[in-house]
Amino acid sequence: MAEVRGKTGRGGKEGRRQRRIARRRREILAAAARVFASKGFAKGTTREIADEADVAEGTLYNYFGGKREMLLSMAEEMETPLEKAMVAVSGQDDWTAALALFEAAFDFAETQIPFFRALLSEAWVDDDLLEQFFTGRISRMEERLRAYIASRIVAGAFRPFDPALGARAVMGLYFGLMLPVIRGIAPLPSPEERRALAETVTDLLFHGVLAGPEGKV
Amino acid sequence: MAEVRGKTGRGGKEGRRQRRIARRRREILAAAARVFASKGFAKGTTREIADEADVAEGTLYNYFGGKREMLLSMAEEMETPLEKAMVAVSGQDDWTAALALFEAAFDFAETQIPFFRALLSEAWVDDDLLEQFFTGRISRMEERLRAYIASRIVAGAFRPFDPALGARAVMGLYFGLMLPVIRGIAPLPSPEERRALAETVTDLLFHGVLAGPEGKV
Amino acid sequence: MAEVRGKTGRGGKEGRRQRRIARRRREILAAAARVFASKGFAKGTTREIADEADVAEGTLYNYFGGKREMLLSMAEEMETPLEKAMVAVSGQDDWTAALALFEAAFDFAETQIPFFRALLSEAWVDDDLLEQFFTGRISRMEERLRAYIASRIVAGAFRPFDPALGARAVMGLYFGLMLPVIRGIAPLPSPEERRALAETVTDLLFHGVLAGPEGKV
Amino acid sequence: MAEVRGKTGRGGKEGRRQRRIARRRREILAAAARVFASKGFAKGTTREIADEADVAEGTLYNYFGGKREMLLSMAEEMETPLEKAMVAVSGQDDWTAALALFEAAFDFAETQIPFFRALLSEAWVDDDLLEQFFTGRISRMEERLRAYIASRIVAGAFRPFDPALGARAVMGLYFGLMLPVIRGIAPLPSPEERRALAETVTDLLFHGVLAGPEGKV
DNA sequence: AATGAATGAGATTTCATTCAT
DNA sequence: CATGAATGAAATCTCATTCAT
Repeated sequence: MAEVRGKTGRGGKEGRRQRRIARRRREILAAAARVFASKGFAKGTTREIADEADVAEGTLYNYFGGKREMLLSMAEEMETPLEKAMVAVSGQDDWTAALALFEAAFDFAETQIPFFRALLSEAWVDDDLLEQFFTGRISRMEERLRAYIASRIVAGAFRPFDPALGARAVMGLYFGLMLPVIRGIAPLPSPEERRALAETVTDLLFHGVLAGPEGKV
Repeated sequence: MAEVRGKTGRGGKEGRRQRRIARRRREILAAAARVFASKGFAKGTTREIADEADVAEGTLYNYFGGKREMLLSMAEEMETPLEKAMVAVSGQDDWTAALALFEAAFDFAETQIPFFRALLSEAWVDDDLLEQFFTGRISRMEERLRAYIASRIVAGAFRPFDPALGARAVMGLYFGLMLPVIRGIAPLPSPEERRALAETVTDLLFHGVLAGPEGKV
Repeated sequence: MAEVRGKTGRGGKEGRRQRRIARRRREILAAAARVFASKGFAKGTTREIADEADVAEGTLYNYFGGKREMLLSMAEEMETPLEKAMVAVSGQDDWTAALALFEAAFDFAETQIPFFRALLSEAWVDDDLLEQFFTGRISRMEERLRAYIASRIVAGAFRPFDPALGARAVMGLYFGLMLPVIRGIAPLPSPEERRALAETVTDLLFHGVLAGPEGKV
Repeated sequence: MAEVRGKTGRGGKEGRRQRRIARRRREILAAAARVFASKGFAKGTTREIADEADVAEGTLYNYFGGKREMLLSMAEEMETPLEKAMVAVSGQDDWTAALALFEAAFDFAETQIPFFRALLSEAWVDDDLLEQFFTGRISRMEERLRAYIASRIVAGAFRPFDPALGARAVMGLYFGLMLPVIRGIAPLPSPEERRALAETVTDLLFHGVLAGPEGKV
């Protein structure tokens, strides 16, 4: 049976236009991310962005109010699969969950590196951006982690320690491993390397570095 | 008997001049660090630096070749008491050494925050600076840490794991705790807080988070 | 019997089209006048005009060669009922004629304020426009006035004075009263106020400000 | 006896610097006035102003915050000898005072034409500027005139009529004569012409245009 | 004939650096 | 050495106009 397509149907003229606009917007944003990632926000020029996106400079302003709005749009539209991952692993045992999260973190980095790199460079200096990007995302993750740790301590699975500090420590571990990758000075690990990395880190996190009595036996 | 002052004697005219120049240089560098720390390198203007240092703009160029040279000078001249601390703790037992290092890290941060903040923002984007600042300092620390961990594993004190990864993990812990302070979104902990923080982190690092028979023994 | 509609007949397809085009042209011109009147020619954008006229920007160029041509069209097409009024009053006595002219001036202003305001702002700066608009209209009125005054002097009705100067003075009176209204800083006087205004000004113009011997009696 | 010149004395280094700065400021303002006068504010570019003042574009910004600030400075700093003239003539008889004012108006125009022309073009469109420039100067003059007329009516020297309207009419006469000169379409009258003009206008203003028994007496 | 996205020339403004004093 | 006015290259952004749909 033939589908009846209305004026605003997906295949309609208007729909095609909408999609074309959205696509162009994404292209420009990706171009801007690449430029900001390699030069920083301040040194990355609108001319470079236009060249990278293969449009005229003026065209940028048909899609964004200005250079800074591009950055803010990145912060808004950036996907954070990590948050989804945190939801996904709930219910699994600690070890499996931890492994999954470390791996998700790398997948995350892989797809979003230019956006992440662009935003980090400016958030380091721009309080508004930090607020929107970090306090709105990273700290939400940290809070979730804190709650999880607290519950595991109550359950007797984890030793008693300050859950906030623990959450911060785990985030530090994540970022300590990922930042060099995002910055571009460490290579992106292969899936096999990721698994090995995740296992080692999880093991250290769970059991500590010290050889215990059992290690000595 | 009148003291004979040679041209280059410490108390001589020339010596006074040298000291005055060195002092002025430091003042300007500190002013530049404060400006770059709060606005970032690109947005911090020479006019602001001159105002902050209470000299004329032209004067800056009598002491530095240009704006960028100020940043490079910061990277060169920044004190890294952390390295000294690492030397100082060698020979002590693991627990004491780890505690001392975590505390040294915060002392470090406290005195050098503007420099650190100024450099980090730009090193995120500027490869030369990253090379000079990070690869030349941070990675030296990481390497030292790696060697230490390797030796402790060989000695049977630490469980066997990849020492490089362990070093990276410890650095991640450090920075995870310090970055919010350097960025200015977390307050500088008091000496008492630092000790408590250091003890908790060291404890987690050594024994892991899991409550277990081995952890309790 | 069915009316045969020719292609160019008033009710024909072609005539309807012609009228539609003419109407659209007038709408755009009126929209442009409103925009130019409130922002000035240079600051009023084609986008604003298009929005005001509720058409797309591109459409403007189907009716006018460009932004400037809209302004010139205004100057061309602006109605000048004042000239008609001058013809109409010929043959009446001086007092009645003068009264009628002052009132006509305000009626004129009322209907054409946006056009007038738009043109004045740019004619102040644009010689071509001044030529077309002013020298082609205002000065024609002034010339007519001059001739009238000259004839009344010859007839002995007016005292002997330079008729050109008199015409200029009368025009100055007109504009001194109307400019604040056109500019939008004085309210448009009501019909009653207009009559009172016209009578006072005409009285002053005819008899002067001085109290004469009869005033003192 | 030698004059002792202090640090801030007129001939001192600092004084010379201050004067040099003030002079340069005036030069730039005059250049801007010429450019705005001939092209209008919006079409007159900073490049043209810089060329006209024979400085680099950047230099403009050492003296003014921006293009618009130049215009506002003109409005602020413009001399209005006309106001002084109004004060000067108080106490003289009506005829002499009126003559003097008309002549002062032309002297005023002569020295300040570019400033006047520049400001008028933009005040026609910019409410803030109109407020500062016109409502703050022109309307002050009009008010003074109104008060004067009112007092003369009370004294029986002038016939009874609305003084506000009379003031407006006189201002209209002034501007009707001066605007073409300011706009540049009428030549600046010679001193002799000014006197003749002033006498005729004053005569018309005082006695009206009508030939009549009272006018002839 | 209508549309509106794309264009790019051109405008304003900033700011590191120079150099005469 | 210190100063700070002058410089001009370069950056961001605007907008009249074009043209494919």
